[in-house]
Amino acid sequence: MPSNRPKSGSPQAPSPAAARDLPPPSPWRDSRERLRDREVKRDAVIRAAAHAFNRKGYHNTSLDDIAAALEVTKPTVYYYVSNKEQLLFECFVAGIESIRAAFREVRALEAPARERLRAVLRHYGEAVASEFGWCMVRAEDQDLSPDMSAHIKAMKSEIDQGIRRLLREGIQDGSIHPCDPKMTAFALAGALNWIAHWYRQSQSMNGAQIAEAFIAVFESGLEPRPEASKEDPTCRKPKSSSSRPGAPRSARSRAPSHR
Amino acid sequence: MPSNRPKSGSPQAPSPAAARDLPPPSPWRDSRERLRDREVKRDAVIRAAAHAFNRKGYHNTSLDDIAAALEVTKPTVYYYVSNKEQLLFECFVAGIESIRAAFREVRALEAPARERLRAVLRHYGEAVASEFGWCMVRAEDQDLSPDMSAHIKAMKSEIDQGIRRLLREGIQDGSIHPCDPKMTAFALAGALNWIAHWYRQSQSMNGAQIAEAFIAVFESGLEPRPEASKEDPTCRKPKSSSSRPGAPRSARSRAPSHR
DNA sequence: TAGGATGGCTACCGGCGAGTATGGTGCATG
DNA sequence: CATGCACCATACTCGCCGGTAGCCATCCTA
Repeated sequence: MPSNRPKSGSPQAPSPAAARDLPPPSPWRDSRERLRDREVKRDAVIRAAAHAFNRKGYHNTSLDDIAAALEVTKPTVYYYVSNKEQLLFECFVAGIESIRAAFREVRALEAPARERLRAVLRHYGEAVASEFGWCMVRAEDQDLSPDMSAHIKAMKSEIDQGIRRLLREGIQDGSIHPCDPKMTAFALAGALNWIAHWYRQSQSMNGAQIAEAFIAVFESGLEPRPEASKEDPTCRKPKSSSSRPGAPRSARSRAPSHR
Repeated sequence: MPSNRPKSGSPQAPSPAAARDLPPPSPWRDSRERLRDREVKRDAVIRAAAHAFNRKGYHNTSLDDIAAALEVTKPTVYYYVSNKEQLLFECFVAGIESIRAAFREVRALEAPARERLRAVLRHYGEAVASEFGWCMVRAEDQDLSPDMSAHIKAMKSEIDQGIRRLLREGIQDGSIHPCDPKMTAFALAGALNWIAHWYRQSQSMNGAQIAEAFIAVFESGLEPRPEASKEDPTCRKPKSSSSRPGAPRSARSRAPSHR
């Protein structure tokens, strides 16, 4: 992942929700006052790689492309990373690390499991919609060496098991409708992962908002609920995405601000 | 798609549910009584391509690989298809065509929309788990020429709009809980598409069964329902996948036979 | 100001893989 | 028998791209 060690200034840290479709700035851009921090440049390389993979895919992105986006040349890129495969791997880890952090963060909470699951899924959606979402979701095993592939598989499995655990806990504490945890976890993760396939920064919603909308779908279910007013006409073809009358109780802490 | 025109014998047509992980047979295998039907061989080429893409990905599959799987050489492959891109495209179309057929089939039904949606999603899941699932789901726009990419985008959009329409109809006729059709369609399609990422033929469930399990999750929702007995202990960690107590009414016509 | 260290560039190599030129083989027909 | 066609293999071309060798500039330090 790009320098998980604490960094002092992090001069080009992107605004957390805004750096997916516009190319990240390059520390090399200003030719005369080049930054000296190696980690900053290394991060920039990985970020540029993630951005390029996002747009053109891993195999259609050459290291010359990445270098050109940073306005340097290929050997410079190799000065910071050992090879292309490592670039993909680091992008993947950068993406998945935030999800793991969400699990750690949630573990301390005392809320019922569905509440905790919701928090995790919201972070999940944010991660998938982030600049590293593509790499996290679409990194193919076949493109990586066996050991890196094993690392990735292990992390993915950890996430999967974490979701299953929350589901089981929720079934146990009564906050989640009885279901098959394995299949449910697959469905949840699949829906969220797929965000990386269609989400573009230009959309009106950000990752967390999409995750919220998905969670609402998953929580209430398609089948009509008796307490829900069945003839609510406001939901017929909602043009503005902010009107989601299907979203039930549990007032979210954050209003769906339109960025 | 592989020869949508009616074919007489189709000698190597695979058993519909069983041809994903084991390589498809080759009409060239028997060297002395080679088949003469061009379409059959062309189908075999496309099927072999789908199988290879499945396992190694598009970019990691060379046309020599595909030819070798058929025990022929590369120019033979080029004798039946014009280029690699077309191979991917035809695999994609072969996969998505079955989904389109499901929509056509369902259009005639008189059932409430949730019932029709369920039928479509079951076919959807089957298609994604089929031998062409990978190509259908993971065909990247960047790997295709602009016009082919446009074709694919149009077909995908058609599917998406079809799901949204069914959702709207269901909200209207009261069979579906009010929700945002766009987001819900994304969530549904995403969960099902993702099957292609983890499903391997060796699994105990087939595509339709997985789709059924997902539909159950989507229909009942995570939130506990009042009518469901909340302390049902049979669901706590169901080891056998056939025990899905969350699956509600609507007796399926087919029992979940374990293949 | 010498000299190392750091960081970057030009110029290359080597291999892989898409696509092709060309020719041979078997079969069907006249 | 010969002529043509369908089909397939051998043996290439050629461009792209991952990765590297080696050189030059700048800066920090003594």
